[in-house]
Amino acid sequence: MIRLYDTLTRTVRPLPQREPGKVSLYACGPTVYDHPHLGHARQALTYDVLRRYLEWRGIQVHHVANVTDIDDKIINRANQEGLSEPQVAKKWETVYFEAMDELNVLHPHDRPHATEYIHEMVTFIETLMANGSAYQTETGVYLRVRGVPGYGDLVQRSVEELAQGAQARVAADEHKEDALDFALWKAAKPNEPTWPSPWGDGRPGWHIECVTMSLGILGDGFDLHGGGDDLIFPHHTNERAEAIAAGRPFAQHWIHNAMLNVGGEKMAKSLGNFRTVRELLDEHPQNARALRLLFLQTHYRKTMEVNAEVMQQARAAIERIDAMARRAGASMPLDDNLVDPAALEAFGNAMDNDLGTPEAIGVIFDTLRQANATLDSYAAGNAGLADQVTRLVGAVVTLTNVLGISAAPELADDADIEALIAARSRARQARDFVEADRLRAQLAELGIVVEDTARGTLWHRR
RNA sequence: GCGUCGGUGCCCGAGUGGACCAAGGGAACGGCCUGCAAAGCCGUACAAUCGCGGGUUCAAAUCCCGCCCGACGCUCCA
Repeated sequence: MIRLYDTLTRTVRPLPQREPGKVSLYACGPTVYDHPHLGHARQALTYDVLRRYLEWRGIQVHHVANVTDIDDKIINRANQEGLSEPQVAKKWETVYFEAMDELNVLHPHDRPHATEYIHEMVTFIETLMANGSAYQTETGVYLRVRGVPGYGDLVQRSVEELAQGAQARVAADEHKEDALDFALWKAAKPNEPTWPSPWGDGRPGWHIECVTMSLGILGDGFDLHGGGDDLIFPHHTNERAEAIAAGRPFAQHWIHNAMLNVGGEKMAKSLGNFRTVRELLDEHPQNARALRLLFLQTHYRKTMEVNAEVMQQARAAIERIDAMARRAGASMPLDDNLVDPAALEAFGNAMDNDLGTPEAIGVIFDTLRQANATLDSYAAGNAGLADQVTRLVGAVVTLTNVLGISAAPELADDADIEALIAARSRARQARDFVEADRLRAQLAELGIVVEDTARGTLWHRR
């Protein structure tokens, strides 16, 4: 049985399934106004792995990830760059998805944009106004937080505790009935994009978009709602409040991934200490897979660091997967139907337990070592091991596939390199090792590593 | 201040009451293999102990209490 930690109840619970065999997942996506940083990557990768695993288990996943394409950040950016808000949003959305593609993140089934749902948001707010949950002031429409039962449950705070925080921190808005109340609709300000509404021109508040879109696409009582744990309050708390106030059954289960730290501090736009996905990707061709592996080696609910050293370590581990694939590919036909069952079972048990990817990675590398050992023995002439090799290699291939870190296909053959390899092989045949070593050094300068195996010489890029 | 979560080997990082497993990855050292390498395999030291101090228990890294340190949240933030 698949179990996941639920933020609301603070317990590991069985995966909710409104409909057996299906899971609806809404993961809060990015506000598009700048390069995505590594924190966004961790968020996207967390839900990508969850989805891949569920699908591998035969569960049909409906994955929705929104794009916030209108908010203060976007407006500021547009003003800075002399562009329109839609231009800014479009530009950075493209950058975001290009980066996610390179990280091998599967596309969500739906990718709704806030500005496409204005009408639905207005309707939602009308419901809240009609049942007395919301009120209008000069500055907008607000939700009466104190009228929402269990408002602070997601953050484990009482309304009174939250009120103290709000009093101390939030600039007083004398128009609001209560400092805790938050905007559903923001009245138009000069030089801002606006939409018409029964309460005058304006634009939606942040939280209303996710409630409207998640309920609109996935329907009442959908299964999973996720995002970074910094969204627990206020974003998810307020989304939940809106749904409760509207009398709509909301997410059955809340899942949150932990933050990334830099030098012991949270990586954040506001702290300016972030690294962009782009920078990391450009640094090394294997970084996309290495980053994914690095994230998988740490549990998704644990804060972690990303730095050059651990990236290097992850690349070395990725290289082991590729090395095995090269070796196996050179000597073994693979058969999808022959996969070591013990490895699959151990992997499944690890993943079922709140997405235990660190343990699952352990299973993969254990299997990898067995595969290599068996491969050695097979190459030494023990032909009876053929099936066992196939099973073990097959398990590694299958499982790395599930997690999105499978061995990269070899790059197209390069004639020049092949010629050097061939020349070196001739030199070795002639036992001219000085020449052979000279050619190997030459290849090394081109970033090529050669490996002499029982089945001939293999090479790959460093 | 309040809330939440953490502090495990040289580094990263699992484990969260019990069987010689403190997993797995990286780095190191030795051996086998190799013309030499690379890759791989085998082995070794690495945490005789899991932030510190108490306690519960037949049994604790794992539970309880206190303390120290850190991260995150307390309305921009994945």
